Amino acid sequence: MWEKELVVEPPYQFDQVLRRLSNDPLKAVDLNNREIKVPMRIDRNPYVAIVQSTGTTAAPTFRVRANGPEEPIVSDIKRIFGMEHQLQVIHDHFSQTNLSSIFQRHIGTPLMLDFHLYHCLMKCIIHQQLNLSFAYELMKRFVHIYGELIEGVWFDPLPETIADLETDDLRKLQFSQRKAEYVIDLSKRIADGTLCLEEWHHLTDLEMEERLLPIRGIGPWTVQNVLMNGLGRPNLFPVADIGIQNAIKRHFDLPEKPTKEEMAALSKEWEPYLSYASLYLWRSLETDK
DNA sequence: GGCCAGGTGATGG
DNA sequence: CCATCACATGGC
Repeated sequence: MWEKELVVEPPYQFDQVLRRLSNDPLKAVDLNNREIKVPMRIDRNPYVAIVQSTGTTAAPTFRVRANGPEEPIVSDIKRIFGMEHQLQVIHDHFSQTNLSSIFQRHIGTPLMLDFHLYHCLMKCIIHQQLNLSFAYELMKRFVHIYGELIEGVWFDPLPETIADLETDDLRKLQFSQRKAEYVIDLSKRIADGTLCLEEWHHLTDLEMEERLLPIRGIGPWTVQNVLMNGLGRPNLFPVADIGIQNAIKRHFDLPEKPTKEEMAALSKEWEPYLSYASLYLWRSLETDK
């Protein structure tokens, strides 16, 4: 097993990242040791990378350990945890906007990604229109039954495994009939190569919309979430998202949830970092009183 | 019990 | 093309 030190540009607050991840029963978080085990697949081989925080928000440093190929693992860790973005630039931008107080309160919160695109896609479908705790529970059942536990970390099911299921298999886990169909159908497309997830990294936001929206089960909200939480695109604003609407209502002290027009007006000065605005609005709902 | 949840597709004007 | 509705189930 090798070990490598990472130095990240401040501000970067990892403890908050871990605290949030610990809400997800599938994440192997150890708050005391300030570390997380990350499941990775490289050429279909599973590896576990351990990322441990050894610094502070103002001087963020990390120790990464793993037993797989070093270069791809380290660069994937940096990508997943948003370690190569200049958060200071983004904070400077928002300090001049109507979200300055939220950004001040959550300084150093990075745009963290799902570990795998397939996980991201399945999670989006499963989370649609469900409260968070039940959504986490469904995703947990899905991975516990069809995924694999390796060195204390849950690895996602393979698309081929899910492609071979019947809807009744997922109904047993309390998926709705439609969700079961969406999940199996999407997995079939991925397993047979109709959908190539690796390709997504090279497509523009617009091309992704054109490709994904026609697929049953994928609407605007899901595309935006995949772009944001799967691919880390910086300028997405899921206007249909009920959480964002509630966060805006509260932050701006509105009597009702905002209309699309109000949201467009309020968000003008957030460009070109709409994803960060969305992220910090979500955090404001989760943690602020 | 009723309303809402980090939506989406189908239906009817 | 827009407004409305069913979908499944848990949480409050």
